[in-house]
Amino acid sequence: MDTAERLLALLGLLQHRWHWSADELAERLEVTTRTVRRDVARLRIYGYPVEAFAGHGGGYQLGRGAALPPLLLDDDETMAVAFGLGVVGVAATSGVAGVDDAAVSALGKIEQLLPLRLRSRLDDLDAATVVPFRDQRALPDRRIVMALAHAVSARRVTTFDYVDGRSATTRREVEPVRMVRLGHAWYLAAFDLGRDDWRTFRVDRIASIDVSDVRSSERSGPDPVELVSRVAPASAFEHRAVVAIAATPDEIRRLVSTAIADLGPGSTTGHGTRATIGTDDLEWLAGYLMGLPWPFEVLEPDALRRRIADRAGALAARHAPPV
Amino acid sequence: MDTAERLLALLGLLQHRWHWSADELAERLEVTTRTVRRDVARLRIYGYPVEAFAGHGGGYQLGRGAALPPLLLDDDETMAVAFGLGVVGVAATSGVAGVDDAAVSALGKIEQLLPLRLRSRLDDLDAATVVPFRDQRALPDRRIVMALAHAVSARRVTTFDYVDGRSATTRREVEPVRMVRLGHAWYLAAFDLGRDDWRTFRVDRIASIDVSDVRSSERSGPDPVELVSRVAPASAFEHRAVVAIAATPDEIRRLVSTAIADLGPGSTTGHGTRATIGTDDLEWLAGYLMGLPWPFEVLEPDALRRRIADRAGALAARHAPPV
DNA sequence: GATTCAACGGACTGATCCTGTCCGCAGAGG
DNA sequence: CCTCTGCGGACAGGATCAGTCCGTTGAATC
Repeated sequence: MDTAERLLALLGLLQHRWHWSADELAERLEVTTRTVRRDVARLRIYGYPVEAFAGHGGGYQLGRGAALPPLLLDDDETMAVAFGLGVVGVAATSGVAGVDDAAVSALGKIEQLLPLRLRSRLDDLDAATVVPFRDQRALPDRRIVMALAHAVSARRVTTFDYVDGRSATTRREVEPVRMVRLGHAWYLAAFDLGRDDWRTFRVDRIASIDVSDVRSSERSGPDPVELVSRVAPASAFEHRAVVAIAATPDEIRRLVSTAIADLGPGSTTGHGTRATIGTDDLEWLAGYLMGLPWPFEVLEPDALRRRIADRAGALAARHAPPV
Repeated sequence: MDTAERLLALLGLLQHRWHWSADELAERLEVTTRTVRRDVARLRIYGYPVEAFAGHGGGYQLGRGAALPPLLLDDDETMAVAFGLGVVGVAATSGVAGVDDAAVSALGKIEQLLPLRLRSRLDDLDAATVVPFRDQRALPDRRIVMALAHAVSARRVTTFDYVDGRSATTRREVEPVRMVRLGHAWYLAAFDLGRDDWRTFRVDRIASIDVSDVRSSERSGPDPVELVSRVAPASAFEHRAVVAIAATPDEIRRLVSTAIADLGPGSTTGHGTRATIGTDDLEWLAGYLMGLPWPFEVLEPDALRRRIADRAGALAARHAPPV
C-alpha cells in the first residue's frame, strides 16, 4: 500500500469509527506509529482537521474543517443518501430554490458512480416504498431522473418513449443538455436527433429510458432555461385549481412546498389566502387539501368542488354520532 | 502539491465535471500530462474505474466500480444530502428497516464533519421548510437527531432538557450510547450521570441540547435495544387510534409508512383493513387520515371520531352545490 | 502529586518513488 | 488518410518516504 492509498484509507478509517489510537491505525495500515503520525500531519496540511487526544484513552478523531472531506460511505449509508436525494429532488419536499437542483445534480453524480450491485438494491427500495402523499402522476420516477441527470452530465445520446400532450407515444433519440425545474415539474432540454431540432420534454412523461455509450456531439444551442420556459406552458398540467385557504401565506408556506402551490402576489383576501395549484390528478389534490390543517374552499374547478363535497359528505355521514 | 494531495484533487475534479482531457487536468494540477496518466493509472489500481476515450474530444471520466469512491460534494450538494437524510431518517418516509438507521448514522457522520458555515445554512433551510404532513409533535427536530447521532458516535457527555410523561421538565446530563427506533419514535439509550443509572429518552421530548467536549467514560451496560424495548411502552404515545380503512394492507403499505401505522396480523376484515396508529396530536391525525385516498372509519377514540365528523361536516357544508 | 499512557516531533539513513523528458504505438473521428 | 489524444516503456536525477531512536508534553488515573 503506497502513501496516497494509505492516506485515503486513513480518511476512511477516521470517518468509519469515532476514535482510533495510533497503534490501532498503525496495525490496520501496516505501518509504524511514526508513519501514522506523519500521515495525520499530512492530512492536516491538506486541510482536514484531525483532532488528537493524549493520555489514557487518547487517540485521533476527525473534526469539522473549512470544507467537507471526501465522504466515504458504506453500502447502507449510500442507500440512505441516494434514497434521501430522491425524496428531496424528485418528490420536491423542499420547495427551496436551489436545493432541488443540487439534489438532482448530486443524484446524477451518484448515478454515475453507483456500483451495479447497489443499483439493484436501490431499485428494490423504490419498489418497496412510496413517499406519502406525493402526486403519483406529476412526479417522475426517481430512476428516470437519475438516468437523465447522468445522461446530461456525461453527455450521452439517450433514447426514450415520450407521451405528448395528446397521449401519443413516440420513441425519441436525443442529446440531453440540461434539466430544469419549472413550477411543479421537471423538464428536460435536449436536441432531438429525429426531429433535428431543440425540444423540451416533461420528465414525468418519459419512460423506457436507455442511456447509450455514444457521447453527444458539440452543439451550441439556445439557453436551456429559456427554452423550457418558452415551451413549457404548452405542456402544462391538465387541471388548474384555485383554493381559498383560511391561513396566512407564511403559515401555508411552512407546510406546503412552493413546488406544489403558487400563492402569488396580492393573494391574501378577507377569507384567507388564494392558492393556485396545478395537477393532473384531481383525486390526489382532493386528498391533499383535506389533509391540510386549515379550513378551505375550492373556488374552481367545479369537478374538484364536487369531489370534496362527496368525500367530506361520506366521511361526515359515516362518523355521525349514533342517534 | 504532493502526490497524495494531487490524487485527491484528481478524484474531485473527475467527480466535478463529466469529462476532462489530460491537458486540462495537467494544467489544473500543475504537472505534465505524463504525470496525469500515471495518476490515473494509480487510481485504477486503487479500484476507481477511470474510463478513457481517445481521439477527438477524448478524455477521462469516472465510471462505476466495485465500491463508491470517496464522494466529494460541493456546498450545495452537501446541503441537499444532509437535508435529504434528515427527511428520510427523521421524518421516517422510508419505513424500510435499516434505511432509517443508516440515514441517521450518515447524519451523525456529516454532523461531525460539517463545516460551521454550512451548519448555519442547514439550520436556515430547516426553518424555511417543513416536510408536508409530518407529525410535528411525534417527530424530533433534525438538529436534535444530528446532535445526538454525533454525540453517540463521538461518545460525548451531553446535557439536555427532557420532558417526561408527566410534562415535568428536567435537565439531564448523560453519556449517550445508541439511538434506537421503536415503532413510531426514536429513543436514546444513555447513562444518566445525575441518576447514576441507565435511562432511555424519547428523542422528540429532548430540547436545548448541548454536546460537550468531555468524552464518555468506558462503561459496560445493558444492550441498548433491549433497554429501550423494555422501558419504551411506559412512555408511549398519548393517544392510540384504531381505524378501519377500505383498502388492502398492501395498498396501504404502499402509501403509509410502517413507522406510522401498525397494520398488525389478521387485521383484514370485511370492512377493509384495521390499522393502529399512535400519536400525540389528534388534530394532525385527523388531517392525515382525511388526506388518504380511501374511505375509512374511525373506531376509536371518540374524540378523533368527533373531530373527523366536524371537519368533514364543515367542508361538506361549504362545498355544497348552490340551491 | 506521582505514575502511566499516548501523542508529538526532531534527527538520521538508506531505500524508494516520483517527475519530467523523449519516444513510438494504438484507437477514434473527421 | 490525417490528426488528435490517450498509452506506456525507458531513463536519470532528485525529492520524499519509512523506520528507528529518543526526549518532551499533555491527560487521565490512582
